[in-house]
Amino acid sequence: MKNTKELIVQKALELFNEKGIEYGGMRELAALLNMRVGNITYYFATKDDLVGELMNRLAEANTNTAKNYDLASLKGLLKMYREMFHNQYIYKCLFMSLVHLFTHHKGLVEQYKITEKKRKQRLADACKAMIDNGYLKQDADYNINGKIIAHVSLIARFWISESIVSYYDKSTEYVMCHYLNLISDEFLPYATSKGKKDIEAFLTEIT
Amino acid sequence: MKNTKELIVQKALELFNEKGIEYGGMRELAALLNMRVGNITYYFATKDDLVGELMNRLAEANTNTAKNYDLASLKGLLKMYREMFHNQYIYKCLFMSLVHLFTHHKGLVEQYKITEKKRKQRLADACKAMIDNGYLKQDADYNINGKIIAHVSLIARFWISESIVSYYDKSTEYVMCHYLNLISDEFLPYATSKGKKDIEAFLTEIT
DNA sequence: AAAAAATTTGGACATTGTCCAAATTCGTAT
DNA sequence: ATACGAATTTGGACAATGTCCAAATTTTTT
Repeated sequence: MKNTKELIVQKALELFNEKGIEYGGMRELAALLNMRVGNITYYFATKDDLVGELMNRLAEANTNTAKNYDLASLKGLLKMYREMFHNQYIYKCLFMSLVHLFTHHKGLVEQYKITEKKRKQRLADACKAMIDNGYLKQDADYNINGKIIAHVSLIARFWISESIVSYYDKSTEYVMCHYLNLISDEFLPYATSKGKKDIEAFLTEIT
Repeated sequence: MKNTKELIVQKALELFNEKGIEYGGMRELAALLNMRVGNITYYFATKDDLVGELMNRLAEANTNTAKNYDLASLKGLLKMYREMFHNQYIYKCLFMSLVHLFTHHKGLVEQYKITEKKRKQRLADACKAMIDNGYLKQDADYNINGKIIAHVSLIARFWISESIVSYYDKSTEYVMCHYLNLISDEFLPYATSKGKKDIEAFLTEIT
């Protein structure tokens, strides 16, 4: 049984994570695999298709992750983010080139829009559930959901980019912990005492 | 008097902002300027040098902007961010490729580290001054400065990236307003009533 | 064992950023 | 005004990129 396709995907992920998608060449990838370039294009007609495969796998990993946590509690939600951060790091090359992928990967824009909508909806639902369950304060003055979603989405999508720019000399563990702290911060001002306990418990758990 | 160099920089900025630095070619740029590629390389030996010129100009614009506002008040600080956002938008191509520039533009890493340090220091000083002046609460429990700096830095550097990914159909004004709101949010939990008034005044001013 | 299908090869193509010797234009001193 | 030297512009070459394809090879099916 041939598993050339799988070998290509794995080596591509290694190469792209190390050098960036745009700077890891098809010929270099082929050389690492002891094959000719045309052989890769047999499985993936274009480099974009190869990248698309990586995006699909990340999306699948994140979908699974979302299922495994209790999103009606702050601790559960934060734990989910921790696992999603790990997923994202495995496919970090995608986040190193997020803007490029969006502006030049026509097909994926539609796909990602759906994913993004789902994710925001999931977070919105979680916020509501956490208010009902007494983790977050009810507050008529502010659109809590909207604010939290906006802040958390930005962190979740660009923490890898910023870590490359600003924390390139720090360990992966340190960096993840830093940004999980930032996400926790976003909930803190709106957390009840019960919610604050959840956050503290989570933060001590990850350090 | 020849100003070929200036013409090149201006057209390059136009082209790169529209198509992205990596997708705006030297030949395309030359064609727009009715000149030959080699003529561009006479003034900028490499494409990186041309990009470096753009980075220098942005840095200079931001340095000037920082000088023109009273950073000891919340309103002054937020107004400074508004102007910096405009500066960044003028050079938006740089933010579309921030990660790439960092990983492949050796010389600029050192330069940006200095700029980043300055900016964080400026924000730290501003926070201290705003505490002294009664805009921000004194709070022994939290490292206010550190938190605010971390959150605001992330927004300030990646709002353009996210806007391309998520708000590509919205107007520039709308997007800027949105992210200035997010920055304001970061100060809100730590603001005194005096500080809150400043924030509200700023937010009504920009809408 | 033969035929068909799947896979792999090797090289072509247009495009990219970079580079350089020759041609041209420009400013200045005579 | 003219001639010289410096600054600028040209046109083409180079290696590297992603893409593409007909032919050769291997694997599977009949």
